[in-house]
Amino acid sequence: MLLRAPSYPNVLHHHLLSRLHLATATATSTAAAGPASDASDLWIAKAIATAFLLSPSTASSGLAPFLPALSPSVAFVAVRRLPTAESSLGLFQVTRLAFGVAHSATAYRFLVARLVGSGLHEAALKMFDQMASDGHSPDGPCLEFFANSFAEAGHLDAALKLLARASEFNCRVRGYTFNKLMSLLVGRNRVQDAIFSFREQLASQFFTPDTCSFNIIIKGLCRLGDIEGAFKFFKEMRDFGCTPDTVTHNILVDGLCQTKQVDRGHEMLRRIQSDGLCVPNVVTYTSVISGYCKLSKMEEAFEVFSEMIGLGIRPSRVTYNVLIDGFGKAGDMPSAVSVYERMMVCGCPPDVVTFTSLIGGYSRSEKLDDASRLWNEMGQRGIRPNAYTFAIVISSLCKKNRISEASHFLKELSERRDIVPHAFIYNFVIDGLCKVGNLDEANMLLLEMVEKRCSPDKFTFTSLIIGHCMRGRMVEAIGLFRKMVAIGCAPDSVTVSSLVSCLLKAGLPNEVNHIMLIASGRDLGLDISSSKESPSSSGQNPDISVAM
DNA sequence: TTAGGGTTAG
Repeated sequence: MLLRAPSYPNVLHHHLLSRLHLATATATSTAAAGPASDASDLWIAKAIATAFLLSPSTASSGLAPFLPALSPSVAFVAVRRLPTAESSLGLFQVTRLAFGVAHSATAYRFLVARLVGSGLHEAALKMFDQMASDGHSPDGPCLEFFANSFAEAGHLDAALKLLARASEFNCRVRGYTFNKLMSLLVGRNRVQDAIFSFREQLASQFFTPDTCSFNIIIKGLCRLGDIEGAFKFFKEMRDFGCTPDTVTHNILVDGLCQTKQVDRGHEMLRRIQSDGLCVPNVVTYTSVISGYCKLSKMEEAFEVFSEMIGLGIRPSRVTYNVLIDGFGKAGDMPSAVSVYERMMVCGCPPDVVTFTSLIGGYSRSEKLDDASRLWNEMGQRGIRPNAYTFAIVISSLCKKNRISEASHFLKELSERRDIVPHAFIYNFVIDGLCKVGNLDEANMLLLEMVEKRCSPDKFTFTSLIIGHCMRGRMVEAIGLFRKMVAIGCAPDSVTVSSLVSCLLKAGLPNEVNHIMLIASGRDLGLDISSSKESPSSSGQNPDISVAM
């Protein structure tokens, strides 16, 4: 059939086109007399946007008669009115290619930001290039705007590539923008990428680093444990006109203290003070105190604390918390409580970290009644336990075989919407349940983990496998092993050797061969294709061969 | 945009 009745959108489309034709004629005649009215422009833009939405494929031919009214500003209003990034891009390109509309830099900025915001970063990059070739070479703020748009959408590499093109467009990028990007990279543990880009930028004439740029890089290196690398940048920064400040020194002191070089960190603190390089503050002192606490050198930690107070530097909540945790881990709860009381007398109210450290300290000292008293006191003070608090309470109860109480806390935790449960917290309870032979409840928790999108790990499965073996439930143990491999959770030597020894004891040597085949990934009867593609699985395969 | 604190098992 060659002829068919027009569909509803087509009728509407024709109606719109005829209305548009009238409006265009009015706008064109108004334009001849003077500036086109905003109201008329807006009406045309609305009509173009609607017509494009109704029939994007015929837009170029359908809108052709109204070319005289299609100014860049009208086209931009129409593009902005469209509901999706894809439709905005479509109309933008139709008006540009079919109607020769020379879009403004503002229109390009809008479109690129919208494409980035919708995750269409490939298209956004193409538009960026098109913008430049259309004569809108970006200036510094424009380049920064695009880089920020990409960075905010999580596309850090695209943002970096854009900033690296500053020289191509002969524009300068402010340190602030570049620093923010480096900080995001460091926050994602991409320290080496941040350093590479920083070096690249330092070599260019279009970027001037500031003290903050160096601080971010120095912090990144300290996080990697590369303190000597951090000191190299520290020595280099003056050559670029950047003076180290208190933050720079604090990062280095903390870097030393975190890598167990506390004496060196303490020495640096003294040198900062004697040489007047900068004014050490509560953060500098707290880093050194924390370093000594981690080495269980509580006497030295308290000496530094006293020295700080002697100099008139007021301890912060972090300082008190560091000491309380240190004394708790050293098994000295009376001193921990004494610091806690001092903290309150000094008008520094405790927070969830204070209580978690105290509860942890009492739990390690096997004083679970005191731990429980503090849990209640925390609630009375209106402080909510967080994932750390739950972890310490649940693990302590499990260590004392108080599994049903631990399950109660786990239930309370899993009902909290603001806490993402981690596998290791479930693992304490699953392991405890397996040890007391409550396998059904342990299996239920495995299901609950999956429901909560908390991926079980090799510890979860190994506890369950051993638990089932110990109760003679060999078929289920093998099933758990297969399930583990199938979901891409690589077993390690503990998993494999535990299961194998249980199978041998149970007189099932044939099953041992089968398990070995699955573990080596050579079991052709098992569909583990998804796990083979998983990077975590393939990365851990050598671990399995070690086990065999 | 940069500095100090608490959880981890088979």
